[in-house]
Formats: sequence, structure tokens, C-alpha cells
Amino acid sequence: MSETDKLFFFFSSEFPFNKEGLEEFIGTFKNKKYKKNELILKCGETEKELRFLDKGIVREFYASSDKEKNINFYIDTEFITDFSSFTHSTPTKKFQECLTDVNVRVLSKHSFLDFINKYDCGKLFIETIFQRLVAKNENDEFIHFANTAEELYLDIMKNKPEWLKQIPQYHIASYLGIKPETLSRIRKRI
Amino acid sequence: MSETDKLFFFFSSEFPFNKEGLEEFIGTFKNKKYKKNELILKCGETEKELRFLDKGIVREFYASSDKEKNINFYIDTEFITDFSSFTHSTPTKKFQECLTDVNVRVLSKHSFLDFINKYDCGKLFIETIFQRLVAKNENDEFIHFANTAEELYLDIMKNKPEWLKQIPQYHIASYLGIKPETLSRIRKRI
DNA sequence: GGTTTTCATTGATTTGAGTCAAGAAATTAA
DNA sequence: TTAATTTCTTGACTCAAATCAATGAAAACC
Repeated sequence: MSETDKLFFFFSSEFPFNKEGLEEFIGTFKNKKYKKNELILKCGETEKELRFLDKGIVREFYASSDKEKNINFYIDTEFITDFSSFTHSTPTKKFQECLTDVNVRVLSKHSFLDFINKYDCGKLFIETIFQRLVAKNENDEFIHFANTAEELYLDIMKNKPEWLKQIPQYHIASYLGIKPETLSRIRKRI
Repeated sequence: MSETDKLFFFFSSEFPFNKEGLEEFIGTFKNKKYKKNELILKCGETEKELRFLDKGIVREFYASSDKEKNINFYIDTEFITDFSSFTHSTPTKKFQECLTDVNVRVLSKHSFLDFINKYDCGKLFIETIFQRLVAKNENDEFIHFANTAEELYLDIMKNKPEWLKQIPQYHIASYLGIKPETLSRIRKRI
């Protein structure tokens, strides 16, 4: 499937766009490439573009002077924009780093705002995004409350097997909030 | 200030309503009272009303068979609805319990939808709510990443002193993710 | 006002994850 | 293919928080 087709497929199945709006929308995206280990987004920056992951793996994490914590991994084609930063023009608190070479499709905020003004579905898109973010955050919060690190790991085995195939274990450990040595011991137990 | 005035003040300062819409909106709220220790919301229920806290203290928490974790306390006048559950008619994962006698003002979902259809500002209200929820969730997530339990407690001392005056320490401990004995020892250190 | 219950503190002990360090395995580079 | 680097595993030890248990303080109740 071409990159444009993937975007089209993603949008038409996931978002309430009409065909006319969707085709114009996708046509305005541009290609962008990153090398493994490059940072796509840095804490303190303000999002100035919509970014759709087309190929490769991205980890998202918090970092301070003495530590890091992974909060998500992106493998499938999906948006990897910090929508809060994008929508309110506020600095992000997150980093995004390429775990492989990465292709993304990007749309400048300017183009996006033009689009919003022209089509109702653009506004609906942003609404939908925020509602889903709330649902995801609350679900994650509950999952972390209800499960131990070991249970979370079993959950990843079941529901995100591609993570375990393609992401180093020390990154998974950070995502689970434990040290790599501890994850190694959990794996031995299982 | 009367209860209606509080609602009016809250909305007009916080949300982009026009005066006409706002007055009609507030007029349709009804009063409701809860006793200390009563549950306002139970995991598994679906929100069928907008709920505005007018007086009293509410704790919000997750619970499973063997444990609980507090995730928020509400003291000031503000909405205490699970908007995800309300908007999507999905069961909530949260509990809300009164730590004191409580007065709330409620609006049925039916009345709210009527309102949405009549006034643009109603739609904007829900949009704003979700955008703020995302911002709050992300901020909380970062705060918990960057700080130890002791630092979080110092932060509460500084920014939420009313919590420490009015909420039992074992509930604060649960909010911080530690045991009451540990919080007691942290307090001795400070 | 006195009693009962709840909440907070303190001490002694246990426990599970972190730390440190070494070596094995796997991946990448030459 | 071999060498170099990175990642994963394993063991010994440390430490911070949980647990267990008892007491003291405060609040709620009659």
C-alpha cells in the first residue's frame, strides 16, 4: 500500500471525514525522514506540525537530568503529534526518539488551520483526537493501578507482541517502571 | 454567594458561554445532597448527568478487590463528572465518595443534549473540557515522573494546603502511592 | 463528660526491587 | 568470518518502603 493510501485508509476507517475533505487533507502532507537515534521531538519545543508515522519505530519518553521513563512506543501507522502542544501552542514535556530509521508525513499547523476553517470534519478530527486521548490516558492509569509489573508484561506479551519482537528489553523495562535486571528476572519466572 | 451565582461565576470566568445561553444552562440544574461516606459514582456505572460540586469534599479513586488508590480530591466548586463516561456512554472505572456532607447541582444528559443542539457554546464547553483533561492528565503524569513521594507531598503543602487541612493523611498517602506509616515518617523528616 | 472509634505515630522486622559487578548472548560492524 | 559493541542474564549485597504490632492523640458518639 502506498503511503498516501495508508493515510487515506487510516483516516477513512478511523475518522469522520467526507471524501472531498479527506483527499484535499492528505494531499497537503509532506514526506520527512529520520535516522535511527534521531530525536523527532524535544521537551520544551512547541509542536508546529501534524506528524503521521508511516514507517519505523518511535519511543516517547520523559527525561530529566538524572533519569528517563518511556511512556509509549509507536509502531503502527498513526499520529505521533503532541496534540496538546500543537493545539494550544504550549511547550511539550515529552521526547520522541527513533528506534529505527523512520518515515513520517507532516502537515504544517498553518495548512491544518486553513483546512479546519474550510471543512467541518477538520474540527471534528481534533475533537475526536482529544476524546480518545482522555480515554487512553484513563485506561492506562487504571491498567497501571490494577496490575503489577509482571502482569503488565504478560499483557504486553498478549496484546503488543510486536513490541517484544522489535524493542530492546531495557526500553520495555523503563516503560514498566522497573530496571532491566528486574525484568530479566520476571521473564525467567514466567 | 448563592449556589446559582457560584455556577454563573464559574462558567463566565472559565468557559466561553454567551450570557443568554449561560443563564438558560444554569437554570436547568437541580440540587442534590449526599451524606458523608456516600458513594456518588461507582465503577461500572455510566454517567447520566453532569454534576457540579457546590459544597463539601469528594475523593475519587480506583478500587479492586484487594486495594484502592486515590486519584483526586475535589474541594472547590467544579465539575466532578466522568466526562468520558458521560460523553460516550461507557461504564466508568472510577469511584467517587463523599468525605463530608456534599451538595451538588446536576443536569440530566437529556437536558444537556437539548442545550448542545440549541447553542454553539455548549459544544465548545465539551471541547474545552476534554482539552483540559488531556492537559491535566499529562501534567500529572509528568509531575509523578519527576518527583519522589516526598517532593509530591511538599508540592501539596505549597499548592493544595486545603487538602492537608481537610483530608485524612491516610487518604493523602494513598494519593501519593505510599502507606500511611511512610507518609508519617516523611512528615517527621520535613 | 466520658467512652468508643478512628487516625497518626513509632519501633522492630521483612521483603522486594535497586545497585554493583561479572560474564554470556546477541547484534552490528569491519 | 571475526572482532567490537550492545544487550541480556545471573549472583551477591544494599536499602527503602511495606508489614506487623503497639501506643498515643484526636475526633465522633452516646
